[in-house]
Amino acid sequence: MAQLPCDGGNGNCSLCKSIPLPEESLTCSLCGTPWHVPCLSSPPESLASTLQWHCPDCTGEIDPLPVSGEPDGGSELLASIRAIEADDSLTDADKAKKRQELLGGKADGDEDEKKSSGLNVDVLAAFGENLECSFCMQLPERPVTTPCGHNFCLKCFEKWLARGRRTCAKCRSAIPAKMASNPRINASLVSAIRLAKVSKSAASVATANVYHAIANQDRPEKAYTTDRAKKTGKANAASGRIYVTIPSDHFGPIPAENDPVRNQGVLVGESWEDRMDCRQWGAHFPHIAGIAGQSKYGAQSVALSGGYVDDEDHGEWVSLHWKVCFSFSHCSLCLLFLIIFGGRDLSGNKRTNKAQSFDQVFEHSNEALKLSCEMGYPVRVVRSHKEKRSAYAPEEGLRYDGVYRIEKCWRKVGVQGSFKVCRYLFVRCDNEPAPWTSDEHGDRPRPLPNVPELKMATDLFERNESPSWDFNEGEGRWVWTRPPPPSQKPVHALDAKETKSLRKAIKAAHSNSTSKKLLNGLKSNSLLLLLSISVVVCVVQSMRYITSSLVYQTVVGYNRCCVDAEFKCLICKDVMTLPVTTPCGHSFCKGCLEKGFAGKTLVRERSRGGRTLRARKNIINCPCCPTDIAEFLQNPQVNTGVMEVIAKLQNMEKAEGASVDEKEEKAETEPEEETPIVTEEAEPPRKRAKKLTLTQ
DNA sequence: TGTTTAGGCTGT
DNA sequence: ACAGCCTAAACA
Repeated sequence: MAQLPCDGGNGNCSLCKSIPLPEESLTCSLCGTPWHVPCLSSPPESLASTLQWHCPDCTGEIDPLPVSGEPDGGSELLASIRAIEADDSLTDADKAKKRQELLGGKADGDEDEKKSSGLNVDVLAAFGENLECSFCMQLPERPVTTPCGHNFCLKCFEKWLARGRRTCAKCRSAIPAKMASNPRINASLVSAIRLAKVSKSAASVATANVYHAIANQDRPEKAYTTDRAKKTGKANAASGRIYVTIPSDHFGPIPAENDPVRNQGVLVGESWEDRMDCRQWGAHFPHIAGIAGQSKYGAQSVALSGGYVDDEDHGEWVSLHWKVCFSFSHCSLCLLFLIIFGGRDLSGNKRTNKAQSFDQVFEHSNEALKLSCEMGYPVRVVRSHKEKRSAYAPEEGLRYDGVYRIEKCWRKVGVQGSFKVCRYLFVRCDNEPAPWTSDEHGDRPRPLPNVPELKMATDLFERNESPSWDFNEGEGRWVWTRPPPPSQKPVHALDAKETKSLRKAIKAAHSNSTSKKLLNGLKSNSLLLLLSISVVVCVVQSMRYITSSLVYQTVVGYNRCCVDAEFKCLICKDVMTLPVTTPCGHSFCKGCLEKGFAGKTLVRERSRGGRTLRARKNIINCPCCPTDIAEFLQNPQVNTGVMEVIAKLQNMEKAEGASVDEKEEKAETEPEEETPIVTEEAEPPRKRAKKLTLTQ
């Protein structure tokens, strides 16, 4: 009989679908999952035993194979899959195809697929065998990793779950209820795979991983919460903790891998209470200025606050906005806008409403915008509720609307003034649909609008070369065609000494602080360090163009970036040994993770007045997020696929390095014999039914 | 080092 | 309505 707990979302029993009566609900003393007693195949016999009851997931009492009597034909499916697996006449690719067909997905011509995605062939070889999803045999799309250490596409995994399966398709280990109800993307695997996909353009990217040590430890979790701030006004606490791991001069969207708190990145449509809040999530860093940018480097983001509305000069901006939008029959309203900045003499009291008193020129922030225009950089756009006359302004607060490109910029005499202002044409080019569209997809390239006022314009600037951020027809999405500009922020990697002093400071800050929710429950020094500094890993792109004659370097650079940067333990910062992935999708060395929680037990015995109370479950938070990983820590399974990829890449790197020394100009390498993985799991997996054989 | 900055608050 | 205060980043 299948054994399923109550659903985490609505509390229904996953088997009989009823909502259990309180007296019929039993909570596992190990994992805390609720179960419906009448649906248990072996319910606890006595009242006393219910206090220490361990659910089937925790005791390993999983349904035997083959399964019979499942309502949705799961056993049939399983039998079919096993038949395919047992068929020796089929190649692995054929098997994958058939499996995928069974699961309802289309069978892709995977060879073509991989070629067209521009995947680096060598790296693919290292990746493919070890990381591929067992269902579709492709590199996992939105990879999820089970606690037993196996990788699948999120969609394949969800299809599998939808069939009522609660065991790993690879090893039959039980899938915890939490993961079944809310599988989390394995972010480190995502970025590794993403980097494997070399852009189809000639340019490629090599990255070096460095740490941006942002002094976050003494910052409040939310701005303006300190006493001092309350006393003197919000702005006193303008520097709430920065949650994302990007430098303030980061261009483009903020991806999930730079969002260690939520692991989702800054999504289009996300909104914040005010500029301080917005700043904490990195969408727009300056807490006052409307443009984030540096004149010699480019502009990263703009905040449209509609400050011009009250200004007679700038009121024209809004009307122009409408005029421009109405001049297109296909509604470009939501995609285009024009903005002007500055122009007034704001020296002295910034609140004076003086008319513009000088010609604006392309300098400072205006020059930064012009540079972003010329280079075709993506510019993040945040709209404020203060932009009152725009139909697209949010009701309240600020909203991230995605990235735009500045297609043109020019100067023009303001309608009612006699001085010139700088103007820009922004066109949306985001992979996510705008908050206001019902489109399921992001923007597509479109012809540029004819802007009537350009006839009156002087100093028109248009992009001459190809844009850095452009639509890739093959991938069907906007991508960097050239490496984004490397961060100019001072960067330093923490050495041991600095780490130590930082840790000390954090400890002090922590003991002084009363409202550090994120730190609750964390006792381990290393974890304290990790979380409280929110230290911030920033992938600074030190890029180089790679021409066809330097393909060889691509491979070397790529391997290094993968092994060093993408397979890094979040605790020791080294390449992972015995990599484990938590159910919340964060990866660590097995040793580091276990060391951090040494001595912590899953349950805590309690007694009061001589009698023993029911053991209470210890909450152990993931070092990177608030998820409770106590149960996972009982038996963390090494992700052997990742481990073998690391070993292979390291071997490749070694081989490449050696041959560089010998013959630098030689652009090919001998395939070196694979060295066997020397590391072995310290203890055999408790729940694993059979030993995995991942490589042939 | 000083100046500037279209934010957000408190106080008059 | 406006003056004042705080903050941090860019830049001369």
